[in-house]
Amino acid sequence: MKHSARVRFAPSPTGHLHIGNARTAILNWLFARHVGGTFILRIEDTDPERSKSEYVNRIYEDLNWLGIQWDEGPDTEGEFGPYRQSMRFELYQRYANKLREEGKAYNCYCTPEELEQMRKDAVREGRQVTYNRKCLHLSDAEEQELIHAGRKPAVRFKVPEGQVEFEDVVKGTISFDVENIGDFVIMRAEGIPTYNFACVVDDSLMQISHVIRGDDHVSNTPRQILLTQALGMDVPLYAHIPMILGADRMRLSKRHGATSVDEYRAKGYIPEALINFLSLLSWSSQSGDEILSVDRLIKEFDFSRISKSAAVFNVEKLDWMNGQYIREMDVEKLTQLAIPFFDKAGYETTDYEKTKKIVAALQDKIDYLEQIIDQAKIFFQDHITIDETDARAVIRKDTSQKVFWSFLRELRNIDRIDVDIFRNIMKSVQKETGIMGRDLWMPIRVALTGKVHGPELPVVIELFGKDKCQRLVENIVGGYR
RNA sequence: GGCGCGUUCGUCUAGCGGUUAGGACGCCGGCCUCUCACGCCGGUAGCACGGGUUCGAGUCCCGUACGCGCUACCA
Repeated sequence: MKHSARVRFAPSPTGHLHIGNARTAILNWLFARHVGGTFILRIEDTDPERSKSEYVNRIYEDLNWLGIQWDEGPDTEGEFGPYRQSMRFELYQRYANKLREEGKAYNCYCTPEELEQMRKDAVREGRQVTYNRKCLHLSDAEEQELIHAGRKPAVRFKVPEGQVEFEDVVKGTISFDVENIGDFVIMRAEGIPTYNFACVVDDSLMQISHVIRGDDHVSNTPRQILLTQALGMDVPLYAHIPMILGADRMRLSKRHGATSVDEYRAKGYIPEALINFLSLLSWSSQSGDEILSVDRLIKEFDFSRISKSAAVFNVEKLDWMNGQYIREMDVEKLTQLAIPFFDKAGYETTDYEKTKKIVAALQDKIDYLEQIIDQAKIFFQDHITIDETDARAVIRKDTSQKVFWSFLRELRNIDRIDVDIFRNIMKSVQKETGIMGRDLWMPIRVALTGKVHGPELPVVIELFGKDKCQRLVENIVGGYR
């Protein structure tokens, strides 16, 4: 019986953190924090074909950006390390030998080609496609012969007979008939452990209490339980969480658009919003609330409220939720987040107060930061072009010219302009011309921004300043084009 | 093919034998308003199918269909 929960997130370093993996990490982390347990980061880099060392840093970056801290991991102290499987090969070798010595595993000299042939034959004859145990009863002499012939053995686990049943924390009782599981390889011929083996050795040695992972692993679970038992170790609790799917209900992949945490960061999503959104995929708060702080997520985390079925990743809802976070955010903080996007677009940000006002004006018009580039464009152009049909129509109206002349006359009476002064001016213009409402405001908006939509006009005017306003309206007076 | 898991509005979900099947996103309409957006109000739409069990089934059981996963010397 373990006294405190120990959970692990065990990604393969194959690139940036995938959305699905991120959710697994989040749920592990939330659970660990909920029970005051330990959250461990373990890098599963046994496959040299797929894993790249530099990708480990990307995983760190993505996790850090999300605000997920691990208690034990490759870069921390910890009595259960090392936390990278590529540094634990001797361990796997040792345990594989142990199983072999105990008769629970055996050398297999079959080549991939032979295995493939056996599989084909089995399918053709309608038999089970499990390994036929050809190498189980090799005599010493036969084994020597194969070794002399240059064959390197893989190690296969001798699967015992019977049933494997376990109580999945989210899915309930799951049972398998072991006869459907063939003897599987635990050590590849090159001395590298396979996933199921390395995973079991590590989970056992690291004293993992709860294995929380995607439900694409349920079919691996009986293998892992059998191995754990063969090793004489304690079997952990398993919690298989539902997969995240694309709009076509297929496993989320590149074809579905942005699928890595990194891409959402680049577009200017808020980490807390992403965590909130991902948490709500297959989980819900009893309160029915949807906007939930990390503190609440930790407090309310509960396996019994995780649903059993897969969830489709719906970007529209993420956008809405992210927009909620942006709207609630302190302008100061939002400005800090927006500046890199302004810089990227080549917008001047040296006047911090001005930048802040622009951000404030746009705060409720964007769902994620990248959208502010388009929205802020009007504040950083000296000349305007009017190419929207609606905007041109506004300028062509007779009343618009009257508004412009009157507006310009009013401007002569002042030397600076702000929100209040502008409002007064508009009142005067209205009084003088008799024009009001849309016909009164739209011409000014189009003259200043070239567009028929945008932030509140008084705010735009103040940010532009008197001179720019005057210049732009003068440019258009007499008819644009 | 075998094995496993799953199936409530288009999507995310609530529901844990008795509900007009609730909420959220989206969409549509309205209000606010110089515009868009925000916000607010309202509307749209769902228990995969067939058998049981029960006085009563979205809820329990069994089938079927469909989907996904595993079936690798990938993880």
